[in-house]
Parts: sequence; C-alpha cells; structure tokens
Amino acid sequence: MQQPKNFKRLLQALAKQGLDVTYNDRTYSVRLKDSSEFDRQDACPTNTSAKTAEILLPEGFPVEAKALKQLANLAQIRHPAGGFVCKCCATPDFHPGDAGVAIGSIVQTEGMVIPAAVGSDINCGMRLHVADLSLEKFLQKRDRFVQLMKGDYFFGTRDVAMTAKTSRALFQYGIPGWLDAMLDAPTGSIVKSNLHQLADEIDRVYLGGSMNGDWKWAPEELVPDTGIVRDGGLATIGGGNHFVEIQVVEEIEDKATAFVWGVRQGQLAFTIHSGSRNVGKYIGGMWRDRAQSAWPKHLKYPDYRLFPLSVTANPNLVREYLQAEATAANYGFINRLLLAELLRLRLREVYGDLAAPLVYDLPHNITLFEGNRWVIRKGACPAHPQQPVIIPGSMGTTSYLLIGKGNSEFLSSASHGAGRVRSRFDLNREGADKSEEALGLTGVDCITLREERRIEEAPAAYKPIQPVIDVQIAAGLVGVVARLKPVLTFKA
DNA sequence: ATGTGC
Repeated sequence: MQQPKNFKRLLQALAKQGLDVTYNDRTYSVRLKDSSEFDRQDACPTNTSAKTAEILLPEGFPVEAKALKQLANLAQIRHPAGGFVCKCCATPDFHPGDAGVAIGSIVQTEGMVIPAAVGSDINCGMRLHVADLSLEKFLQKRDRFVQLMKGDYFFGTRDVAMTAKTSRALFQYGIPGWLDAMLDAPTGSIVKSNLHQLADEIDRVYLGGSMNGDWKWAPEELVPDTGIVRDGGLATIGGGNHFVEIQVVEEIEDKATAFVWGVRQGQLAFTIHSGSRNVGKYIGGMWRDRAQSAWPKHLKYPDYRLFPLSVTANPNLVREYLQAEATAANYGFINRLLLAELLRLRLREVYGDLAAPLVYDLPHNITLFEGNRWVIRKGACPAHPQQPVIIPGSMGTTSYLLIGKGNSEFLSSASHGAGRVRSRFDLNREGADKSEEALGLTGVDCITLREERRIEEAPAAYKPIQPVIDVQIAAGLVGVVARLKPVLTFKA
C-alpha cells in the first residue's frame, strides 16, 4: 500500500518535535522521543508510558502533524506516583482536536485516569432506530413532519419537564432509575405514554444506559430540592458535528445479523448523534482544572498540559472523577433517548401507529473499565465482538451499521465517523467557494435555522466514508451489516 | 464539544 500524500513533509515537521514516524501496511507508527525532562525530575519507577502509537488511516489521505503531535502527547502521559499509558492508538477518522486531544484517539491506562482526554463532550454517542415506514410514504407527508420536528428540536415545543426527584434520578442512575422515577412525572411529559417500550429497550443501550453517577456533581439548577425542573438543554441536538438524520436502509450485507437486530431493507431509519450538552461541558471543565490542581506541587507541569489523576496518589479524586463523568454520561444517554422519543412520537402522529424500535445506542467519548484497565475513547466507538457499531458518513453520504470484531491491536474500537478534513473556519472564510457543488450539498436536505451550519458541516468538510470503512474492514475492526442512505438531516 | 470563535 502506498504512503499517504503528505508523508515526507509530515516526517520533517515531526522530526523537529522529536517524533519519528513510520508507515507500514495501512498503519502509521509514531515513535516517541526517548528521554524527557520529566524522567529527570522524579524517579518515575518501573513503569513508563507507551513508546509508540499506532494509527489506522485510509489510503491516500493526508494527516495533520498537529493531530500526530497530540497523539504523541497522549501516549506519553504518566504520573510520578506510578500511573502510565499501556497502549495508545487511533482510528481512521483521526484529526486534531481543539482541546489538545486528537479526535479518534484511544488510550489504555493503568493506575490513572485522564479527565482532559475525555474532555467536555462526555458520552457523546450514536443511537439508531429503524421504522416500519417506506421512503415513499414518508416523503408524502415530509413537510408536516419536518415542521413538527423543527418545533421540538429548535423551539422546545414538547414538554420534557421533570420533578426534582426525577431529575436527581436521571443524574444518579441513568436510564433505568430515571424511567422508574418517571412513573410520577408530571402529566404531559413525553415519555410517560411509552414507559414500557423504553424499559424494554434498555438492553440495547451500551451499559444499559446506566453508570454510577451522583446528582451532587450536576449543575445546581438542575437538581433542586423540590419543584419542577425545566432543563432547556435536555432533548436538544447541540452544535458541531451533532445531528439527527432520517435515513433509509438501502442495502443489507450481513443478512443473519440484520435479521437478529431487526433491520430490514427498505425500512426508514433514524440516527442520532449527540451527547451530554452543557452538563458534560460543566463537569468536564471542572475536572480538567481539578486534575491540574492535583498535580504534585514540587513538579513542573509536563509541556503537553494533559493532567492525569493517579490512583496511588489521589484515590478519592479518581473515584470522584469517575462518578462525575458517569453523572454526565447518564445525562447523555437520556438526552439521546429523548431526542429519539420526540421523533418516534411525531412519526406516529403523522404516519399512524408504527413500530420504530431501537437498534442500538453507544457512546464514543467515555472512560470504560475493560479487561482490568481503563480505556479512554475520544471520538472512537467500542467495537467488541458481536457488538453493534454505528458509523455515520456526512449528511450527503452513506452511514453504516456494523458488527464489532474486537481487534485488540486497536483496543476493540472503531471510528465514530468519517473524520473532518476541512476546518469550520476554512469553509466559512471570505473567498471560499460556497457553491452547492463545491460543498457537496447538491441534493442534500438539511434542516437548520443557521445557514453557516450547512456550510461548516457540508459533505466537503468530511472525508468520504467509503475508504474509512474499507480500511477498518481490512484491518479486522468491524464487518458491515447494513448501509443507510440519508434522506434528511436536522442540524441545530 | 460549548448559545463558540479562527
């Protein structure tokens, strides 16, 4: 396989930063500089962090030096009390992140967690439903449906109010405990009419949609002592690459698996990509700062400024961080559930009673304990054997439902999308070609209140999905179950 | 990612 386009230039840029990169059979290997100042500051005993980080990349696409540098930084994080990185790797939607951690990075640690590696967008993830409705019938009443959804997603026309008790249960327990608490929800609250189906679908949510949270970490105004909570952030899509998309199941590749998962050719489908909104921002930001404050006072900050929390040095802080992260994760699971429920209710309202079951819901921005170690995925899906994996293309291209293969070389993970190739700034700047053709928007039905969102998130902003999927199949990360074609996309 | 900022 040939080397990527900008390989030589990349080597030069990275050599200046003390990084050595090789390319072999679909995979980059970033070798880190051997000695750092850090080594001399403190006896970091027997354990040292990873010396290499592997990246799976689609053939013929450039990769940014900034992203490689960020991955190298992540790989060499360690804590003087003994925490270290066991393994670090990246998926083919790899690109630089704003907060110092590249999207598509996966890091396995021992003895430490890294709040900054998860970042603000805690439990960002993907949720897929199928619906027993043909594309033809859907399009007949498309305008009415879109009008109703715009109200729900952009203007909050549906009541998602909760009692104080229910709000606390949401943060504390995630989906199951929250559904229990919903039994006494105010009348008119949207999930009340469908509690049984939502309970039946819990086993199709990663971790059962439940982590060990504590409402004490939630923003104060969302966990009052008594009264009704009206949270303007809940059941909203959010910005950036988040979306809700109506799709059609275009083609089944793995018939047996699709049958078991309840997916059939010609069905309508909808995919939700969203996370924990402001709650994750609040908790992620708080803990990034707390991890920095907990860094040993007598040591200089490491130059990458990504601070781990050590199990040996600060066991309580590690426990509390994981609980705080879980609190935001619970909110993320329920946000996606509500976005889907709003859509399912409107489908039934417009097209009559129809089945629209959940296929799967999985996070791609989260710390998970797997095989006795922490695995932190930043824009990467878990892809364990037999597990459903959802990888969306841009709003103009195919999305994929896949089955995980549990490739340990890539820490049982897969990409969470195609990966951005052009920055928002680049696409929006003066003088840029903003024609439909140049942006790949021809024939794309994008519902948004903001024109700049269509431009920032246009198909031209992303890699084509096909090579991104192909390289992951070739490397044994996933197998294709079904292809989903976009029909229309909601972007906030 | 974020009622944002190159």
